[in-house]
Amino acid sequence: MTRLSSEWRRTHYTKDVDESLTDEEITVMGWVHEIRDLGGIIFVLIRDRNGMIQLTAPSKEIDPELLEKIRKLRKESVIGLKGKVQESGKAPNGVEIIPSEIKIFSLANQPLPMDPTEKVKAEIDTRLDSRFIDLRKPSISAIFKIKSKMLHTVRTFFEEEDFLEINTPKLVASATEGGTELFPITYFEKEAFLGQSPQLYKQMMMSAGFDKVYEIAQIFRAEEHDTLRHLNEAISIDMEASFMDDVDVMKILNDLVQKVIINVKQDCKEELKTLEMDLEIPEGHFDIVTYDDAVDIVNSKDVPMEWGEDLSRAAEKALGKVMDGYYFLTEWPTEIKPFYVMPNEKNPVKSHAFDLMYKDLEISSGAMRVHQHDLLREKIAEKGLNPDAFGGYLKAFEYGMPPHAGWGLGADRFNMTLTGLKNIRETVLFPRDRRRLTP
RNA sequence: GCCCUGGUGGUGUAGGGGCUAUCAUGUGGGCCUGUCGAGCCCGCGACUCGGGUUCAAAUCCCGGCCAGGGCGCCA
Repeated sequence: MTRLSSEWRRTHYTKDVDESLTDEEITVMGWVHEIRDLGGIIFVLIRDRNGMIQLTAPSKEIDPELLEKIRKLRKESVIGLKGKVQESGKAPNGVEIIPSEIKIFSLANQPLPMDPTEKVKAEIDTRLDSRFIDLRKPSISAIFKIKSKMLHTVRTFFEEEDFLEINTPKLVASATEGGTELFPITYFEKEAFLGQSPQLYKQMMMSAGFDKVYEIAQIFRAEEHDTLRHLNEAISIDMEASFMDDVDVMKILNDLVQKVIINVKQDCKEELKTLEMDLEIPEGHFDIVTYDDAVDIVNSKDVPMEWGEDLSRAAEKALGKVMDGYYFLTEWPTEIKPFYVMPNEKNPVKSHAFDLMYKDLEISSGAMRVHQHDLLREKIAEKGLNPDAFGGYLKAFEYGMPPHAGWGLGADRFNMTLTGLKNIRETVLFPRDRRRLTP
């Protein structure tokens, strides 16, 4: 009874139904958004992924069996509707459908776990528990349409720049890399971990001679952070390129961010409007602030900060007030950056590492890397890590490694800057945070 | 992990030692032939859990669980 037989195929999305189709018999598929039964006439709003159309049923003029079916409908049920398009100044889009046949694919239970029409707001926790309904709201699906456009632009951009898309393992053996906490898992009779970053693998691809690579993939971090900008599972856009330095890859990052903003602004007008987001296309090169300058700026805003410290949240906020939009933070102290970051030749206390910031939010970090085996081994030891645990990685530096540089861009954080959202959970379909593992 | 705040019908809320626990939305039924946040009538539906104080606890106290926010952590 509820099988999709060959006669039941969509002919139009609701947004494509207009006056030009007047008197034509069409088929739409969607969710029952609203039902207004006035007795002598019934209106049903049918919603699909791009819009809505009104079904209008004057009770005396349509088949009683069909009328009974319409009266049985409940909100958010999924139906197919066949009918004739009619022009009407009184209908929401100027057109409505007079039904000839209805197929009820699934009746929705009542009451609904939350209100998809947004008449009554729901809290984020309630929304995430019923994410499948939450995502039916245009203001929420807009976030993911923008995200899709962003990721598509990234792939097109790298393709045009002659990069190879790669896939590195997310099941990794070593917990000795230091830094962030990892999620341990059982790997047959061994212990393994979920990958925190493709860093070491994308560097090994430089030794392999792939020259320019990128990867868009999940990263996992077992930190017990509890903020609006951290997740335990996130999407990272990573790139690495040989015979380039930090300045070269900053240029690539700059161009990519601009390209994404241009495309989103051009192709996601409706979505940006729904989100009340006025995207500005940054002109030319992003501002560059050296770490030294940043320390001065932060201190001048009465947030105490010593040279050599990482930015506290207060320092980020102070900096974000002075620097609007996107900007690079460069010349970081070598001490607070990872072992693979190249120190400055003349002053090794400083490094060739940079961050890309958007106001007070770090969205990317990158660097020119150490490509000399002996120096790399030394720097691993300096960080208190055991170089022997990096055997597979270090080996790639022993038999011909070009100089190289790269960065990682947090896709979800980048999406926050495109959509104006304050909570990173909003930009992920099914976020994984400290407490949430379902749905 | 620390600090602050909170947890009341499906959803969002008001109340803050003793009344039939407020309102909106929803939901079930009824009326209505142009609704579009439809309207009107009738009904339905809730105090996070455990312990304590008290004649009396949704309300005060303690603890748990959960949530929101801030910070820390985040090679």
